[in-house]
Amino acid sequence: MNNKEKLRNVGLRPTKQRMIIAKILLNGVNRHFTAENLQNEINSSGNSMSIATIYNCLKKFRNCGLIKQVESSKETAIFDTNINQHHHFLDEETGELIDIENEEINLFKLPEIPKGYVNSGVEVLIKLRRQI
Amino acid sequence: MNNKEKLRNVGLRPTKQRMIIAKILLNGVNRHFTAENLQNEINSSGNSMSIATIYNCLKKFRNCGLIKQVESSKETAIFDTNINQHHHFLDEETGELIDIENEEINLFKLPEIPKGYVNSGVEVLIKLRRQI
DNA sequence: TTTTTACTTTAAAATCGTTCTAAACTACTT
DNA sequence: AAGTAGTTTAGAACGATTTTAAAGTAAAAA
Repeated sequence: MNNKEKLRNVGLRPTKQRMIIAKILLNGVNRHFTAENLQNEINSSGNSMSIATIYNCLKKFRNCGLIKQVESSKETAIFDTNINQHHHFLDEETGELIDIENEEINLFKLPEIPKGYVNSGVEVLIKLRRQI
Repeated sequence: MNNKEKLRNVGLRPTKQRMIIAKILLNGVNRHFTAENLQNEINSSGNSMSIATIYNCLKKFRNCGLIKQVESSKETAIFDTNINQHHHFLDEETGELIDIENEEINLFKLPEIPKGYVNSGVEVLIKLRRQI
């Protein structure tokens, strides 16, 4: 499926700007990035785009499930092209994230989900400190 | 141990402002809060404090291990008085966090820690959606 | 096609949470 | 009591993100 179809499938108009971003993000390679990272890549691909458009687009992509936003207490929002359930190592010093595939963690026992709610995803974060 | 001793124990001077905040936070009751939440409580306790002092104090308290900061992609930093390893439910709609005690989750299998690092804490986040 | 409509992009301003600055203050040491 | 090192403060500054409102564009209707 090409990017135009991917966008149409989730109900987004394939505008010029969204296609440029889709080309960068939806190529099957998993990665973490910020809005600023993405703008730099757009620029170095010979294109340019308002930062407002980049934020609009990332929010739409996220809400449509094309990308994920990582739970992180960094000041800048971090996005992830890996939309499957998976987990992360976090280098507490640098903020760097490393993917952990879902199968590498086995959650043997889970607590009861509060009444009226359903589980919509489990994320495990393993924080790391450099060994001394 | 009283609050003055708690502060001294971690190498912090027990100033008037830190004692006010310690009285609110270090009373054994576990809770989540933001800097703004805390300022409101300080105000309604009849005291007042510069927002800069509140941020300074929260950062010091966190760095000294008196409180924790929650990994969350909310725009505002969320702190937690529960400093034991534990986990959270997250209501994705409202952002509300509910504690999950450490014993309620059993991580049966963990991935190998990357070379040169040590595990400095595991946080599990169970995201919740309201049942329809 | 052409026209219409709804959605999208944009630069610039605004907002929000947080940090910085530098002067006044205070806890602790001498 | 005096010195000094750490702390508090208001207000300015900052950085990430959102809003604004006007211009542009994709899709639908005619």
